[in-house]
Amino acid sequence: MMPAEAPSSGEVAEPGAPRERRRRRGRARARTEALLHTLKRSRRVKANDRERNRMHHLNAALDELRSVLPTFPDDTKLTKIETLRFAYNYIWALSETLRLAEQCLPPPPAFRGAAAPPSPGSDAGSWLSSASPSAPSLCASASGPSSPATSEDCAYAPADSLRGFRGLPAGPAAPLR
DNA sequence: TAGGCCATCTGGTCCT
DNA sequence: AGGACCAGATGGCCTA
Repeated sequence: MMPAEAPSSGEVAEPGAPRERRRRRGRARARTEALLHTLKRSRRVKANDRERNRMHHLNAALDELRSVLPTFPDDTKLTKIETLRFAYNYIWALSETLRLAEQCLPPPPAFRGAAAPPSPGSDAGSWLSSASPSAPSLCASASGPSSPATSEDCAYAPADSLRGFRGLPAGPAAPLR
């Protein structure tokens, strides 16, 4: 390897100015490249910083999600993928619970076409509390004659479905360490 | 020691 | 142009 600026023996002796110009051009290019390199480098470092931050936020959100998921024992730390799958199943189980509850409990008076409007001050949305003592019969009819559901059955059904959701294939069947 | 999980870096792509 | 998002690569830590 020959140094780029080494005078070759065959080179005709040029006047000093062009050679000096070339040398200066080379140095300028090197400076530009170095500048570009540091610029790129600083951009990369900034991008890395942002990326790290982004992942930290993502992990924080994942931690929040973990904190609302029931695990046993309580201090069980789910992995990321487990957390997502568990959350999916948990939501599914809760939806199922709601569905069962709606089947068992009477619809709110407004939906039954009841003449009496919600009394002033009462929460129109809290139709659960407005269930009359006759609710069990409605509940039974909702479940069909073959399954004589009682109000007690209704109360247990959601819990059962919640109990079962952990066993779903995608969910963590057992707490992992 | 192999395998799983994780954090970080990196370059590419898309969006504002 | 710069930031957000994404996926692949890499190396460290932990556990069976």
